[in-house]
Amino acid sequence: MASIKDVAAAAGVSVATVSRVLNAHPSVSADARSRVLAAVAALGYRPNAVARSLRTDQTHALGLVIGDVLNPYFTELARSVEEAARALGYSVIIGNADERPDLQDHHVRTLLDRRIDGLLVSPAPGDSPLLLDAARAGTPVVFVDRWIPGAEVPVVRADGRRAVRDLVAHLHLLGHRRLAIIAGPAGTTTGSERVTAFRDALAAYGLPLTDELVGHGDFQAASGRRVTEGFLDLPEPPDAVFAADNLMALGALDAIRARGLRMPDDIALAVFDDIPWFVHTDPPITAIAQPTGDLGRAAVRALVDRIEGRTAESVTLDARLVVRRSCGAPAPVLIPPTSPMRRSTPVQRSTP
Amino acid sequence: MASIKDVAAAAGVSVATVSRVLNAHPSVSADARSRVLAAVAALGYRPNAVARSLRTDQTHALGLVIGDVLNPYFTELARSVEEAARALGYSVIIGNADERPDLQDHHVRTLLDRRIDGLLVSPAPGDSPLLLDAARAGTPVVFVDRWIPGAEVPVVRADGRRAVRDLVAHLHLLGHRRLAIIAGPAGTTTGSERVTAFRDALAAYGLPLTDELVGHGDFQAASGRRVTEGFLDLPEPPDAVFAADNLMALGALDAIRARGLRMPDDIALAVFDDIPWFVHTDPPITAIAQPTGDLGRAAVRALVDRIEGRTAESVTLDARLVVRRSCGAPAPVLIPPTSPMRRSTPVQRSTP
DNA sequence: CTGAAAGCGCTTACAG
DNA sequence: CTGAAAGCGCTTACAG
Repeated sequence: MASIKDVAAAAGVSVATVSRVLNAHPSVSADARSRVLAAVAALGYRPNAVARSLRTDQTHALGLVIGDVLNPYFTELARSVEEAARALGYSVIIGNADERPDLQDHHVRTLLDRRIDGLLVSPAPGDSPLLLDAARAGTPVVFVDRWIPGAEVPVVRADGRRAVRDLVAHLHLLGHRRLAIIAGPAGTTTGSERVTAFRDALAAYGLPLTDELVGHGDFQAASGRRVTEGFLDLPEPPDAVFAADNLMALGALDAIRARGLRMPDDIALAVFDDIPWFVHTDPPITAIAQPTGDLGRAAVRALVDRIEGRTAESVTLDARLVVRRSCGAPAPVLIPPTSPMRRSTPVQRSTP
Repeated sequence: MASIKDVAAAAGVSVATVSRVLNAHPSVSADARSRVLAAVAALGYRPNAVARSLRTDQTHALGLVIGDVLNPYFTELARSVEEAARALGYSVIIGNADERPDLQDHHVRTLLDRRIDGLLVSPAPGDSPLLLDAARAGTPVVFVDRWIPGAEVPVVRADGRRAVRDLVAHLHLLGHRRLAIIAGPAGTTTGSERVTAFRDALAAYGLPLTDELVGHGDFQAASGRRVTEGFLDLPEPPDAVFAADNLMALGALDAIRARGLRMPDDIALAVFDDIPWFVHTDPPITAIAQPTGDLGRAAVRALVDRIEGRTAESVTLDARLVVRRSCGAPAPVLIPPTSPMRRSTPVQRSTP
């Protein structure tokens, strides 16, 4: 592969001059510039980004560590992140933690070794000293979706509490009284927050959320199935199940189908995270939709702000309930989104 | 961040010795080794992969350019690719072409600039001189799923012809005679091959595939909807529609649902690429399943063979029909997988 | 406007 | 076994 030396030789100038035209430095004569450009074209020269990064100490790459690539929520997030990053001149390297802290650390380490300019993370369950150390040591880090309390790191996320209240109101109106939740790992914020939101919303109706009605999953499909089977084996199974993410809902559907039960007559189901297929399931599934694209864009903006030396702010967007038929609504109805709530707090007080 | 110099100073040795213990070079005294290790631990030193890459001319990174991250088929592929690559000591950088040749080229260029050790590509429609030039110039390249004829590049893919024949037999048995296909872009092999396979299979039953029954999509959802609406507007709409990928099937479902039609009574639907949600749609959808994980693993094996100087072979695996109820089967039936066919051809004659 | 030179953080023959 | 030195491909003060 041609190097800058080859270009310099072909153009009859020094490598410094080649570098200058490549980097649009003003002080280059028109003549030199055109000879360099001609040589570049003739040789099909492309600057070696590795060498450039070593010299400039920037890679123009962002790391994105997500919980699970098989989760459509995260792929939609990844897509918007890449798009926003590209618009700002950065590329993104995705690491799939597969919901495993060890795999997450593997990716964080690899990304750090490769000297990415900044890190976007949706932390897997468990604590990650590695990640926190990196942030403390000065690597620009931003949390998306999930976050680790106490870290001096901006957080970009959706607050689902209002939507969960709307969901519980919907379930209550339809006569469901015995409500269960398939929770995510307690070691993640989304794992615990969604349970808390659900419990609080139930309390407003005087409904308790007993331990037997809180199943502990890991955000992946198999756990949703296992937990749902446990619910169905209860002496008194729940009327309605709320899955804290779409993959656990997939597992729940498997379990419900395997028992020959029918939704919503035998059991109702609602899900955190809306995906395109929920319109076409049997029955269509009531879900809480996050503004995923907006989250990705806001997260990139915050991270690039940090990278480029500006202050970054935490961002909290609103989620909303999308009513379909899986809980017993008579017909597909869309609760219109309320005026989008949007709170921003400076990073110093970034614990939302 | 601590550099190798800092470690050397802390350990009281030269940077050469530090480098040797880091790279497990045999000729280092036990004493030096332990002092270096202690210094590494004390400083939390991590070698700079950028500098190492510049020096060794290898990044231990693989590029993977896929058609669309929002397509569950590609994310499953990406997952198995990353897993297999990790087991061999490589990390993978995913580029999402979003089915656009220009975006594909952007990612190929970026990956090449970053000097990835090899490239796994499922080419977007249209020809990519950039990609072909890179392969010709010696960058290890392997095609997965889709490929470009005439290139001296190994191809790892599934052959769906037998499964398509099984599908047509299934449709014919159920009485469907007017069959349509939502094709992918003609500029991709999977776009054209699936139409050919379908046409050939129909011909065996004396059924023609007229132009009005071949809709041209782009493998994304919106096109599936548009094409399906066209089919439904025909004076004589088809009895059954075969979508060449799962996202176009999603669009087809949208169109069918919007007209208030019912599957399979009003119209049958079958899809290339099986995904977990197809068990739970209304009705469950008959699909052709690829051995996606195997494809990803075989592709990595082939690419790493090339990178490490061994010869790589093209691999063709078999796809299989999974019958559900969307075409009118009375009950869920699984056609047992036949003995897995597996053909391998040396790369020299890699045009499968 | 231009070039020689230093240096980014590593690895690796070479000499001892 | 160990270290001094060269060099990977760039960028960027510095001097002219």
